[in-house]
Amino acid sequence: MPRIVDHQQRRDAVARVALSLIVEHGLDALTVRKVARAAGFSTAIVSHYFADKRQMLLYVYRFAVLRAAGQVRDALDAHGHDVVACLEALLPLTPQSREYWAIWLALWDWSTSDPELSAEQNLQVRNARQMVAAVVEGAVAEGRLPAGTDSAMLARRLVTMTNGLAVQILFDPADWSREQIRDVIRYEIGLRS
Amino acid sequence: MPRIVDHQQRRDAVARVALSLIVEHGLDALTVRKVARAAGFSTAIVSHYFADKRQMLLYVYRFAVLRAAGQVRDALDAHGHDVVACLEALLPLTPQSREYWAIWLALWDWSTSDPELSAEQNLQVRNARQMVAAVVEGAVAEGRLPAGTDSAMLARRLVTMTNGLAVQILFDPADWSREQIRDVIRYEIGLRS
Amino acid sequence: MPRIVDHQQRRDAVARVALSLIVEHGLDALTVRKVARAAGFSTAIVSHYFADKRQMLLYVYRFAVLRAAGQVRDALDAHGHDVVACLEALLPLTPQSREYWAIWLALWDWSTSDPELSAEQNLQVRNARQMVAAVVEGAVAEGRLPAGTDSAMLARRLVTMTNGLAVQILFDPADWSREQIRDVIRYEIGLRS
Amino acid sequence: MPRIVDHQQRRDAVARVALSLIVEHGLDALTVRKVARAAGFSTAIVSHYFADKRQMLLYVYRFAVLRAAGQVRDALDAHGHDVVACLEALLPLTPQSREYWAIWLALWDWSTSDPELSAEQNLQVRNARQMVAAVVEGAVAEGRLPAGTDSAMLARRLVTMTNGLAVQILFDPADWSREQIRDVIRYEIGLRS
DNA sequence: CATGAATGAGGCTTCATTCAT
DNA sequence: TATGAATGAAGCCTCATTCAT
Repeated sequence: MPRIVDHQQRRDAVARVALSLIVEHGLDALTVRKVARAAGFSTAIVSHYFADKRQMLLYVYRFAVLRAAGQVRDALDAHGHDVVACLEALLPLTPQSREYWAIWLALWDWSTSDPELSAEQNLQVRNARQMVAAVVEGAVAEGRLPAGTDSAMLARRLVTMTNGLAVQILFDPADWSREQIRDVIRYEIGLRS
Repeated sequence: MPRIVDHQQRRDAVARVALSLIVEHGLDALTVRKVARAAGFSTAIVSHYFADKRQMLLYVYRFAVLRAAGQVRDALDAHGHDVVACLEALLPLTPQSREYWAIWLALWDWSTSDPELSAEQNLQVRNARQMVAAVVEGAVAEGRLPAGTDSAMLARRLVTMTNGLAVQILFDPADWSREQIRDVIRYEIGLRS
Repeated sequence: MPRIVDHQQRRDAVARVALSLIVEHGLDALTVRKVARAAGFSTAIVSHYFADKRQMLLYVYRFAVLRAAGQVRDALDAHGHDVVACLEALLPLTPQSREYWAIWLALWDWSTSDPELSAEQNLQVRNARQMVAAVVEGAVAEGRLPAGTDSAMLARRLVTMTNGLAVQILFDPADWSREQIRDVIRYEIGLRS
Repeated sequence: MPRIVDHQQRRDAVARVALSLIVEHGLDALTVRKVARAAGFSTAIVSHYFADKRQMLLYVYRFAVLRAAGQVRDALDAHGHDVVACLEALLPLTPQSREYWAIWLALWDWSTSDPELSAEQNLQVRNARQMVAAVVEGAVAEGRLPAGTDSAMLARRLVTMTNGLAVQILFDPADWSREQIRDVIRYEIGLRS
């Protein structure tokens, strides 16, 4: 048997390194060399596992998206259909979540001239909306939210607000106490006037 | 006597060109050469008016901020303290507003490793909050909003929501009808359940 | 009468400024802009008084040569045909003399590909030799040096040694006490074993 | 397995090319591109082997210094402690020696604003002095020079004179016959009045 | 599979110079 | 006479990528 290297494992290692570099220095400052060096690989190996720098970033992005979804699932497992907990799991309050938002944000600029990426990001927004809508519906079913709640509309509002919150928290965390964050989310849900 | 040129005027011309290029191809694709060429200048003249590419972008950014503030003022002049109109003036619904958000968004990545820019962006968020709070207070005074409204908290929520809205509208305008946008804002203000 | 500006005076002002910049930062770092700024002129005025950067430097060089010759003359006036004093006046022991050697040295590199400059520098060496030979002859006439001294050969040796001394003193002054300098010169003259 | 290249060998190749260009056109006219082109490399490969243009020149300089020292060693091997032969090996009488002096001279200007380089050049002067002193002592031991010779002082004078000679010979070789050169050196040693 | 070598393109910046006023 | 504006060339350097081993 030839030596088999688990491609996905390698790619994930690259993704992890790339994400931490992006959080620290920004996507603009990210070079293939820096990723390779920080990962302990040679420059060319990155080119081996990724056809392109663009493909690499796409992978990194999808990797981050998957991790974010995983965090939400974890929150659901832990707290049931608790909308606030679910959104807090998404917000950049932990290093991992920060990585997610950092690349998400940085790639908007790329998507300006990259229809495929743009489409993917838009799709992702809609996915998030559906996921939140499902949580909302679960919460209604569990009696946490009033019956008759328009889950689609609420989800739309919540995702939008989450987006706005995330950007601000990411770059000016001192400006947002945990309580203020919760207040804003709770208000949006209608749990508080 | 040498030909006298209004530096600010020239810089504004550069800023306008740079903004349109950023909207079209993204900040990452913006080079001094492209700006110069599109503006009809030689590469070196941009260096004549800006010490640096960074300084140029700072100027472009501030230029966009000023224009955005101007748009809000115009809305206030036209509609009085109408919070919805005021925020709509800010959202990327016109080419000019789109430019504002495009650079605003793209610079977040730069601010990752540029404390001065980061501070300026954060300051700008707080300015926006104050401006919106003032509008809210005016609306209260005019009886458009109920007395006793917590203007600071409402402004915070509105700015956050506007941020989230802007990002989504900018990249997926088909997803947001004018009416949906207004609904979200109105809900946030409390004018609608 | 139109306003007459003394060209030579202006050029000398430029030369003085250029020399001090060369001493401080080297010829390689000398730009027309820096000279103009330091002299309080506009960039274009330097181009007005000098056809070329090369012409400017040629002027600066000749200016420095004239000043060096002047210093030697002063030494002669003060001490008579005192060979040691005469050479000391030439060595980079005062700010002005340092300027002379700084440009002299720096221009050797230019003369590599500039036959005219090269010829001028070589001519200058021979002039120096003649000047020193004349001093030697005067010293012989005054009985300061033994009759029968081969003034041409001695001058050649002295100028050569002065060259070597100057370079070392200029860049490593701590390595050369005044007494050591005099010893070397005196030995060369034969006044000391 | 990648193709393995001896870095030092490559760097030496670059150094050789750079030296010949400096001799021909001067350091001021030396660009990375010209070096690369003349060496048959691409521009970027020079950047691959040298972090910097400055680092490149430092290497070239040290390379030249090593070669000069080698030439002196060769002279010692061939003629024993013959001071005249030893210094002649140093003077710019062969193409290789000319290269040494050309960069040596040109870098003085750089050292004006580069303390590290300045220190290195000064150190090199002192090294040369020690080397010459050792030769002198050897000559005394072999009876070629009178006992009681002050080797340190003689070495100082010889190195200084060599410096002065080199500059003149380099730029005006027609002015210096081999015999004249030897006369000057011999006089300095005291072998001739 | 993995590597260091090598490349060509392009980045920003600076310079000496000329032009129009 | 004197100026700021403007230019084109060229500088060094870095990058993503491909090649030969």
